[in-house]
Amino acid sequence: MPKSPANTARSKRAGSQLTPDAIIDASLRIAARGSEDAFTVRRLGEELGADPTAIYRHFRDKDELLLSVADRTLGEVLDSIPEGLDWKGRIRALADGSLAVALKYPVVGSAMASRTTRRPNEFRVVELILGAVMEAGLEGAEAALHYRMVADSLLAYVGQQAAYFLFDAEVRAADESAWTREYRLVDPQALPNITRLSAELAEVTDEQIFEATVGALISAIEKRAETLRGA
Amino acid sequence: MPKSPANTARSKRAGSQLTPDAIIDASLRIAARGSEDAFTVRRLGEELGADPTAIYRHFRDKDELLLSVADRTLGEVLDSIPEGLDWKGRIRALADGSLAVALKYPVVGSAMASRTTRRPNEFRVVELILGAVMEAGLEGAEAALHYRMVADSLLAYVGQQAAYFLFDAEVRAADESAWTREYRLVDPQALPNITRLSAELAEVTDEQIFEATVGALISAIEKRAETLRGA
DNA sequence: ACGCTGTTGTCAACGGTATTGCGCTGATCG
DNA sequence: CGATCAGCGCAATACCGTTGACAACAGCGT
Repeated sequence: MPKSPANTARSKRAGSQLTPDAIIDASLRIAARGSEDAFTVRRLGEELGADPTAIYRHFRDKDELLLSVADRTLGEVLDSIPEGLDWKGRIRALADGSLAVALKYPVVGSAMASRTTRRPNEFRVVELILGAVMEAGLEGAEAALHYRMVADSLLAYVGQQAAYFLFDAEVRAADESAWTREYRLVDPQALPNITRLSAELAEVTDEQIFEATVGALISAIEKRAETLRGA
Repeated sequence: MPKSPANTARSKRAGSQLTPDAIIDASLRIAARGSEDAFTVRRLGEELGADPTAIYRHFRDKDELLLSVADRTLGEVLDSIPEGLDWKGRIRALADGSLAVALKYPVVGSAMASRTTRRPNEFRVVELILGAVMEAGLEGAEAALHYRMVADSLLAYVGQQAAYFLFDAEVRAADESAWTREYRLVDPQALPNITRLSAELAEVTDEQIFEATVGALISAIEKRAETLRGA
């Protein structure tokens, strides 16, 4: 029993050892390891070299920690957007940055896809998108609606991609081989379109899909602005 | 081991038998109760009047059960789509039906948003969307790409909505009041667009957003088909 | 320099989750 | 009629997030 509790733990006790920022940093290190290392409270304690439950001195629960981590990553995305872009460029930059950071920290991206952090950087994102749709020519309720369309669609798509990356490689491989194997072996009578396009279906890349999706959102804003301007 | 007679289909077990279908039914009953009743193995056993672990005699694990449940609900959506609709109508019907069923069984909708079931009804959905985009005028790789755009975007959006419905009412109320309260109290200097549109932001409805999103996807297909036809 | 007080880390424990191994039972079949 | 064996219950396992009691320290007023 190495239990002399009085003097063992005194080695490191210089002020506040564990700060919220240090905990967020450690969380991001674990999150960056993706599916190879589960993001658990116990694992986080290990990463910090501290007792797992120590984090509860700085965050009410794991959810609040996750919201803070998400806000940090959102800030990274926002800071990576260059100045001087037009509205389409800003939306594209936000989309690309969000996807990149969600794939870098999949557990964060997937957990936050249906949440509202109500933290500073989230407001900056709202402001950015609203500014873009207004620059495109929308106002009032139309601007609000199209902001929500962009924000919700983007968040959902990016979160889904992150969740997919969170599966271990084994499961992902099974999913992807489905396109190249099972879709070729389908009943040609009942499913003629799949049969005809099985080769093309296997060759579509995630980048193409994302580009098409973002493009669809931008076109919708543009088209709506034109319609309103004409009327 | 030799699974001998195929003909004795009727006489499996007479008494309180647990069949895969009965388990799926019970799962849907629990899932329909949304956030008021967690979808756990123990709760499922209770619903079935059986030991919780009995489920593992019919499904390898909870994930496989969930995939089967999801396929069942997908079938319901597909069967609800009327015949004789044009391609836009079919996509809209699929979108509306998917959202409805995902909100009816939120735990299923949210868990399956980033999965591929590779079960019969999923193939039917693929066939349906592919048929729609081809009727719109797309072919080959373009049809495949736009199928993926519609499928992925729809699945992600619907899954996100389902996950949001899965929070208990308390958390949801806090999220919604953020739009009407916190967004009004924001710094007008740093966030002028939010300040100006806070009232309109609070009034956007989920139905409007979904309609706008689906409309954007349909327009993108239409526009692409026009461009290719012109060229 | 003292003791009080509040903060922060440690430890053990609790209730929750999915899942597995073992043993019984009873319907079915040779 | 007796043997077989799938289906089910039970107990146990390995995690998970979280809490409460306690110990050690920092900073404070006196």
